[in-house]
Amino acid sequence: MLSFYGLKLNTRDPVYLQAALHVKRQILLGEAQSGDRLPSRREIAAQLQINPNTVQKAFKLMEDEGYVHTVGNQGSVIYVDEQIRETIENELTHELVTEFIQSAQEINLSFKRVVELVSELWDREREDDAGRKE
Amino acid sequence: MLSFYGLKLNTRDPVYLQAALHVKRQILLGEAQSGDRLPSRREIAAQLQINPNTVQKAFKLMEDEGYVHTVGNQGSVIYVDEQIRETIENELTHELVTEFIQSAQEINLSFKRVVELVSELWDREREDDAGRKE
DNA sequence: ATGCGTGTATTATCACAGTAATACACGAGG
DNA sequence: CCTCGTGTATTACTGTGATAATACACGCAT
Repeated sequence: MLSFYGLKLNTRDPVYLQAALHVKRQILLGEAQSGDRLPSRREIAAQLQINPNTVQKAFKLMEDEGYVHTVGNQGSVIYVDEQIRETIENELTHELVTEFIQSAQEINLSFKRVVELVSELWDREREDDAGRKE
Repeated sequence: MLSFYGLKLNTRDPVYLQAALHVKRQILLGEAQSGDRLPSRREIAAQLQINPNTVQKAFKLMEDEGYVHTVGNQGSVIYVDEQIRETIENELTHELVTEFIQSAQEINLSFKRVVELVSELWDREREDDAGRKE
């Protein structure tokens, strides 16, 4: 059963997008697979301390994007095929890197300088995240 | 006289923030210095094809953040000192890289993989940006 | 002095995100 | 059977970003 407890919400981005992104991440990490059940709308709302209607909006999006299926009132399940996996991977990696590169180039950072900065700051961001596989 | 003609607006972020960011970039690039004049609110609105009130909102922000000064109805000018420059540089580089790293680590990308991806995609993003200094 | 462009302020409208309070049909489990 | 949780839908309200149409005081140039 997929959980939303770990998810920290920011105030910049729409909450329902952040919730959907969380599910996409879990899929990409292999921690959510076809057939895995999701908590009910009301349960997720409680976990994230947000309104059930906002959760419903996230489900509407996830169903439209194809990786969540809902049958009657029996709850929702994950669905992933190769095409969906690729789409998600593309969004979460290629798009992420591309937008980062664009921002970096807009302030004239050189490739070398970017690698320096990423090197310097990489481990600082992992301090609360030790013990993962390299 | 600083211009806003080159600036392309996206639909994700608030327009007044994008306008302010544009000015910050010009400061960081050395293309806007203390004393440089900015176009009038109405002129910028025309350049960006947006509402003058939205521009005024950007000016309110830029004045609050300290790098734009406005005197009476004589227009606005850039103001940069060392402290402001550092703040802007920090926001546009350190924060950019840090948030990128966080996103990358959320999907378990390794440092090595990130450098690979940035290497692969770096030049593709410069195709319309040739001839800059390394 | 008289315009005119300036910065500034006010009011209104619209769309979207989010919250809130319900309502209802369905289906499993007591 | 019947309750309970489910997904779904509706209505209303709030705050914010953006647009729109004005209004006004100031200062410079004609």
